[in-house]
Amino acid sequence: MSATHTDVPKTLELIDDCPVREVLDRVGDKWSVLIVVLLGRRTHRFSELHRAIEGISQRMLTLTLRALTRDGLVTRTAYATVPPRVDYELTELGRTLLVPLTVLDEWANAHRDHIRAAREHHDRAAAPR
Amino acid sequence: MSATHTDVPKTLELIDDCPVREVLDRVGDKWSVLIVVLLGRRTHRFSELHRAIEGISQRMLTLTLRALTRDGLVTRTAYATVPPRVDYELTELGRTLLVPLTVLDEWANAHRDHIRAAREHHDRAAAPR
DNA sequence: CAGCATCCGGGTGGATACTG
DNA sequence: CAGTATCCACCCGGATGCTG
Repeated sequence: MSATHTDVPKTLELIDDCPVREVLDRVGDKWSVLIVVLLGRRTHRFSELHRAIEGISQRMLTLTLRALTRDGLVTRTAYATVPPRVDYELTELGRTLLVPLTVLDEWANAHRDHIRAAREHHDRAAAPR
Repeated sequence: MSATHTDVPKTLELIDDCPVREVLDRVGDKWSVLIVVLLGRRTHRFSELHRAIEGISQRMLTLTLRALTRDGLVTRTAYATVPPRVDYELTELGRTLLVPLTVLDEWANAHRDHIRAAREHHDRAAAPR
């Protein structure tokens, strides 16, 4: 393993408006990460995302895309064709976000079993009924 | 900057139980990150966390600590003294989580202005009333 | 001190129906 | 196709009061 008690990164600086929490407020919701990662692969149109994500309502897809666009992470391009077509694409800023997300993903993959085990152990110890 | 459209990390693997979202479900809530980072500095007791965090109710502190403990990220040590004293400490697993959190924090610090600007620009363009 | 129990309001997100 | 508009259920989290 890597991080020990002593080589812990930096201090993170929080308490009184914490930047990490700020990101999580934007991306910690139910769908943002999924969308960002999908758009990280390639441009998608609305219906593609809707089908790809499975489980998302078009309401939530709309709202999430709007929020991401608002924050400059995604661009929305509408073509005045018929039927209409709207493409969503990561901005440069949005693509930089893929880096921390990837790190988080790697952590998750590396430790998901560990967490599951801890949880089951804990639950079994607490509520054996 | 670094990440371009082509050197995008790995594929992240999602759709159908996505590990990233799994982490965010555990740590994307309002207080977990704050607590983890504080405990990353040193062991804290309940009341210390309560004071340090400012704004958290003891209900939420309790619930969040319990969830973190359940997932094996934090250990809880109670001393049968009077008055009672309970120490919370990051586990080894919990400390490894500091790494992705730090990366996320650095991203946040590097781009918070950018995001703020994008948002204001967007809002000004949409609702100038 | 370190909680637990209870009540309760607001926001998140799902389902459904309708439109340019 | 790509949304918008409504209604509504749930649950997260705050406030308060009580205990070992």
